[in-house]
Amino acid sequence: MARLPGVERPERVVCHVDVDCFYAACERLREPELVGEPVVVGMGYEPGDSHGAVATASYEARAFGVESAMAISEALERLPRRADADPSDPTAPDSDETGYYRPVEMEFYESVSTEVKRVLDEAAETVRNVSIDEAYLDLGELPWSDAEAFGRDVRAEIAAEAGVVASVGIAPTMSTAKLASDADKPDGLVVVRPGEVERFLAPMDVVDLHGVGPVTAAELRRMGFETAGELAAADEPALVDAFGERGRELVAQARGVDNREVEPRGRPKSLSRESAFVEPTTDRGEKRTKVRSLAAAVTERATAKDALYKTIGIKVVEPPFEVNTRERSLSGPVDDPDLVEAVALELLEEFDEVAVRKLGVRVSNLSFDDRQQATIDAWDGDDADDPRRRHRRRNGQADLTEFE
DNA sequence: TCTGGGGTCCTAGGACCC
DNA sequence: TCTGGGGTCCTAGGACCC
Repeated sequence: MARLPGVERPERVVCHVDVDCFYAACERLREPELVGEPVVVGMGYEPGDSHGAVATASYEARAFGVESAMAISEALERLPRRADADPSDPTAPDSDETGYYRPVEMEFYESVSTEVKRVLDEAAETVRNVSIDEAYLDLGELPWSDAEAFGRDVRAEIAAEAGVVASVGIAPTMSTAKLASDADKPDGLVVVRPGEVERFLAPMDVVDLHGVGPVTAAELRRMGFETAGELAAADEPALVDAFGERGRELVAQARGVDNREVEPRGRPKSLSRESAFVEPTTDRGEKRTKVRSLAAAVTERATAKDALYKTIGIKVVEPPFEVNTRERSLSGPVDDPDLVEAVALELLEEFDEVAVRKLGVRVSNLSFDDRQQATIDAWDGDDADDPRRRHRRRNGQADLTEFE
């Protein structure tokens, strides 16, 4: 990413840290009785009900066929709720074949994540947080002979400070480090030294590569690629032909080539909120009520983050799972909750007649009006005095007339 | 009885500008 | 008058990730 063309990147050591079954691990912190038991954490799930989807399943639950993203209703078929195991009822499931279901409690998980991130910030100068339970560390030019000890230490620190178990991968690049942390989950530590990258990657299934989902995997197999080794030996133009720029990245990943530097995450590019109806609805009032509350939630977050947005959009999911998006851009960035609501409702009108499973509201084209950004803008580029740029800057405050 | 909610990046066509 | 090329922005959709 941020890298000067033609400048060779010095040999680096990159570490990827990934907490195992993070949400389930957090639930076990609060409820130690859950240790060793099948645990399923559900999003959009309320205790006792059966809608929502699996956010995280512990390995014990996975043994029953429960998978991430699966409907809770289906998970319950494979792994009944422990509460439903009644020894006096002969038709009830055997308690050995039941598990614990818990709703997502994001605030608690955030607090655990903060402890993990504190350890990582101590361990390395540069940390890129990817998600609540995952990060890359730049270990600079740490000697490879020290890599394993580093991994052991960071895992021990995370366990001691946050009470959760993490898998760690250490390799010369971000993409290989990520695959290394995946390679021996859970509770894994895998170090891939520069000379071992090819041998490490070659036998991997293409579906295990980062960025390969079901669609891409099927297409790769159709083209005759089953392993990363085969992909590494592939003719790059053929893959670019089939997958565009992603094809190029896939071949690079399979070859262990990745010039990205570990950099802290920048500002978000969009903010959104979405919510599903318990039952798909055609009711116009119900839809509008939900859009209003989603719009309010989104703008509240935008304001909290000092974000201005130039584009306002909605997402409308029709059964069974057809996703529609509509968006409208303003003439300049604003922070205007009423406008978000008005635009979102107007975009929704197109879907007044249809059944809707889920609705979302999104703001994007974000800018951040902190002092730093203002300073950068003022000195940005050699054409700062170009009249067109001045014009755009003057009109930075959006022209709202068309909505009034 | 089919599935949360939060994101990122890419593609492709059209409008518009120089 | 149809003759090119380059660039940006907007919009919608799709794949993928956690």
